[in-house]
Amino acid sequence: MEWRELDLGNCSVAATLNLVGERWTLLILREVFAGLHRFDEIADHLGISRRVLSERLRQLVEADLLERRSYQEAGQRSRPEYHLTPRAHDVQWVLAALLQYGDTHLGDPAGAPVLLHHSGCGGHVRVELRCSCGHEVAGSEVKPDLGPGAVTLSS
Amino acid sequence: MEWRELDLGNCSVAATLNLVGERWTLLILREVFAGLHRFDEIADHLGISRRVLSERLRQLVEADLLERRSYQEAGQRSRPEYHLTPRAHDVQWVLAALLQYGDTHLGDPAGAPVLLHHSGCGGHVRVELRCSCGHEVAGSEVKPDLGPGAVTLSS
DNA sequence: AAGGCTGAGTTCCAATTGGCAACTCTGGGA
DNA sequence: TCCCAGAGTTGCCAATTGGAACTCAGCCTT
Repeated sequence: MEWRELDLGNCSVAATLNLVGERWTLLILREVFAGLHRFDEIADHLGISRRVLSERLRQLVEADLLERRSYQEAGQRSRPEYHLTPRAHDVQWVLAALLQYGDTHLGDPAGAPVLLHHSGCGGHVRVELRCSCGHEVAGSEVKPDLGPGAVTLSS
Repeated sequence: MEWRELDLGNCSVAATLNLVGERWTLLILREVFAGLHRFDEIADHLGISRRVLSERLRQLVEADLLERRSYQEAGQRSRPEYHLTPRAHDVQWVLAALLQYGDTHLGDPAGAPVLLHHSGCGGHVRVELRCSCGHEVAGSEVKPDLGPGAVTLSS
């Protein structure tokens, strides 16, 4: 079977983009990763329209990437707050890849504005492509290929 | 300085998303990675509107992620074809992360529809987060932090 | 020389989506 | 009872998208 016959309806990249590929979604998740959990905090920091933020949060909760919890500040009524679900943690790979690409190719000469640290040892975290042969590989050495779950267009 | 004071105007994630964050851009790049190079091929396989494909290709060429080359089929006039530039190869990390997320969390029980192979040895390629301490780390063990290039909102 | 064919875009219209700012809604405090 | 703050919602208008039809250029046939 050839690539052009692959039915993209069951492609994992497309499926993931379906989840997090909307214009602001990944940036919202990154704000939550970084420790912002409240509507106004995120809206103000990101400069996103409240309408869109509201809709994206709803989608993310529905997709089970964020969950709503209640918090209550002294002398205030309880309000909702957004936290990552276990499923959301693996989106870190995508964010880290985007971060690393930007640092490498669009980099501010002043150095990286954001770093990723390992909460265990405090070290610096990088994304790597690693082959089952044990070597790290470059992007240009990787070729996509059809796997066992591939479905053709005609079937 | 706190995260909420970070000026996102110089954030690498946002910068990268500016380049490849539009609705179809990453899928187009993946088609080119997989070996489709021509307008109609990509349009047909992706099911994208020709208007949008035309605009995205123009943006990608302008961003120096794709380059136009000419090809000439026997008995036809020469036409343009799109190829990855060196800068584009590192987008593979992002695509691989999206692929791996989809396979892990949204997976078809029939198995992965697409696999990444190392063109050197034919092995299977995965994305990893690796700490400078040498260990592989999970997404939940990573914390974003301000780096040397961080710029505050007020400055 | 005239007409056909093919791949690569453009163009037009209707339907969505996005930004901005103002408005609402809720419950605790004064 | 009135005020306040945070979390959305709504109205209006501009920009973007999808779909299908249309244009354009050059090679080949007749």
